[in-house]
Amino acid sequence: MEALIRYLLQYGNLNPEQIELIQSKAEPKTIEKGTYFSEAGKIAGQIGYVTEGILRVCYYNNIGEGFTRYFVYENRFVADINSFRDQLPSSEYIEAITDCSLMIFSKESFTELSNRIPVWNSIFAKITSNVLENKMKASSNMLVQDAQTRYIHFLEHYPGLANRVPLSMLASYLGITPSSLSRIRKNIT
Amino acid sequence: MEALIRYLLQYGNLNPEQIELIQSKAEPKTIEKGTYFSEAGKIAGQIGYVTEGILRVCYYNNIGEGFTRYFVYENRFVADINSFRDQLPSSEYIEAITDCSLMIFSKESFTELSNRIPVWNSIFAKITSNVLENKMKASSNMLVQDAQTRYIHFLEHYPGLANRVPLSMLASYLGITPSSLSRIRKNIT
DNA sequence: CTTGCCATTTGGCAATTGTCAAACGCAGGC
DNA sequence: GCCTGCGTTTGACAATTGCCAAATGGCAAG
Repeated sequence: MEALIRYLLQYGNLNPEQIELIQSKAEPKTIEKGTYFSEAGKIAGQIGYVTEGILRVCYYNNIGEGFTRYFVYENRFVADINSFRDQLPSSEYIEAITDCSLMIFSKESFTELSNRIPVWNSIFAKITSNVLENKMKASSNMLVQDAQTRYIHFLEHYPGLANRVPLSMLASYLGITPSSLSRIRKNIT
Repeated sequence: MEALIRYLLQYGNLNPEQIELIQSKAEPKTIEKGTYFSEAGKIAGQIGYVTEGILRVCYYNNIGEGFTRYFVYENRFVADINSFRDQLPSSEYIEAITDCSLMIFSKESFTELSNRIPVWNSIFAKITSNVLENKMKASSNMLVQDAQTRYIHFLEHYPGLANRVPLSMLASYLGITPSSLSRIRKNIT
């Protein structure tokens, strides 16, 4: 909970009453490995702050193959933000890769916080654009690098994460096949 | 100018006085082919709405090669949004690929509109997250497609644009070399 | 018209990555 | 302990893409 508040304070100032209000609206939630926090076609009713575990934002093609857009892990927010904000159907899935513990804000709580805390929307606007821009740059950078460079960069940028996610999901994040990832890993060690 | 207002109205309601206020703050600006709308390291002082022409958001590696993250063309906003919002140094360049005509809002005008139009920030928060999410998905999708598929998708998704930008810049957007793009083009026709 | 420059195309070859099938290895259920 | 299933690794081969150098083509300046 302290981590959540510290995260928010990076993006705007909050006084003690506001912090208390936020804490009163945050609800703990756990989700099991393999289940979805949010599903394509459904309306996102909550936004989560990950306190333990890893999720992935992903989609499936017409023959059921899953592709990982990115991973979300401890001390980050996770949500289909456009679905949550405008209550439109989600475009993708958010899947728990491990058992996860979250602090969530329901849409109603979030709206109340918007109304009662002037900087609330500004904080989330900043978080949203920062995160999305970083994800966009990450994908865009990978596009012009070879697979081994992408993997090494992942290891350096997300220390330890490669050991916590299935390699098949990491491969689809990197845009390569599991076979290629396996060969690259052998090559490096 | 009507196009700019129509674009904004997609993201929130504005009454006639608000529309007039917005119009009074929008300034026309032209920039020449080859010059920068915004430069890495400098603070973005304006956000632009493109009425004519094409720009690219790009960066340069340590040996001076330029890479295109994405193109911005008519009836879209262009800015280094994190730099503009928080007045921090820009991370990348925004370069005019053709002579361009824009309607711009200075930081001061934008702030005044924020203060006088309640939905202004909400409109731009939606635009920002929609655009960034789409760009992120586009890069992420390309990562798992072969080069020819990426090129064909570009042709279909941005009709006519391939004929208006240098092929070398399109190649770097697609994450391939100009030679490869040339071969793919020959292959298709 | 000629020249020179720069973007694009082309060719040959090398490196990377994909595809497919088989083998391997580990964890959970019986 | 043994089976079974799934994720990962490995091998052989094919396809894609990169790299480098040369040729081509268009455009602008002289």
